[in-house]
Amino acid sequence: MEDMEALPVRFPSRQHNHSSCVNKLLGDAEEECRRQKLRFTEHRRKVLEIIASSHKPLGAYDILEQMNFSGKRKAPVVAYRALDFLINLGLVHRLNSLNAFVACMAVGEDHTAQFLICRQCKNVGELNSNRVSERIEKDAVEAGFQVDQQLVEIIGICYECAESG
Amino acid sequence: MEDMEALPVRFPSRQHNHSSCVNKLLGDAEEECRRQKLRFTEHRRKVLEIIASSHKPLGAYDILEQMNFSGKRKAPVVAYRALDFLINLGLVHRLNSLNAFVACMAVGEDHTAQFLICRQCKNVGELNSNRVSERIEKDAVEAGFQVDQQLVEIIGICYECAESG
DNA sequence: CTTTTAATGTAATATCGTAACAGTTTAACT
DNA sequence: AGTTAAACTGTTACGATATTACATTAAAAG
Repeated sequence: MEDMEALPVRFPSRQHNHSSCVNKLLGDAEEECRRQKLRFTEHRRKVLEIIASSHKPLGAYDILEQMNFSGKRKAPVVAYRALDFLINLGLVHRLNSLNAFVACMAVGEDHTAQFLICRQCKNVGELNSNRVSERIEKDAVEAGFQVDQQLVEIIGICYECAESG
Repeated sequence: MEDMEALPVRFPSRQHNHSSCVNKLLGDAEEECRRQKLRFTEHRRKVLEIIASSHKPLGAYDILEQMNFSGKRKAPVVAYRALDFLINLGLVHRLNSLNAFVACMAVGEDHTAQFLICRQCKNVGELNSNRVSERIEKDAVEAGFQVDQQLVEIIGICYECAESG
């Protein structure tokens, strides 16, 4: 039997205004850190802000470059440490096929995620399909495999790019 | 409606003998190259042989090290070129989450693949579930995304490792 | 047998990511 | 407050992965 509820998908439209989602994400982060008694330090805030301000995936060194407030270049490990923290909190996702990072678009919704990577505009959308994750889980189990983590990256062309040729 | 046909999965068992699958793969490669009028050169043969001899994923530099017949160390680009060729032919798959490569276990079957990566024994199995790939395709299309390529990597514990604790 | 296409050799360099360890800040508890 | 333990930061160095560029050689096509 098919699950016919609406399929949650977040793909950023072109005229999308980032500042609101940046603020939402920072707020979510603060709240989550309070709840879990974790520290939301300057580095972590800054990295999240940088990532959230772009729906295109950013490499660790891109992020690092934007951390040069006070003119001083930080060491790579600074970015990686903050990224690890944010990933563990579920605020940031890593795209393995690109060695790059994007902000989560469905924080706190207890979601599974599959990533839609447009190879033309380079934007990344997040498909939150439980049907996909359940299908993977079932078939893996049927094959005798116990699933801890799923990485699903879908490469293609987004709606807006398909429209405009 | 569910598709109830048997789910094809290849997970190498511990006492699995590699030499037969190496030979099969080399034969498939030769045939495929003849068909497509491509050259199956020494480097390409050697790289395929090295990868096929291991069901654990190998990094490009691991492969490179095993290419030191004649005692001379090749440049990295030599391995990467052969890998690109083999991947395009569908004889080798790249695992993005590991920056590593495995031989295809279902050559010529016009299959879709999802990878089962055991984080204990490090073996990699190939799940060829059309149900998974179709589910991804459908949901992506429903979300307005045109799919070119699917990357699915499933991390967990394989049957044999679960058995033996 | 010459033209053109594909593959190789080689060196240099770009990109991505981590280890190790000393120093500092923060939180928690007397 | 003062002390201790845990978490975070700064810094250096290095390891791992991957690509560019260009000269040379080998193979296929005409």
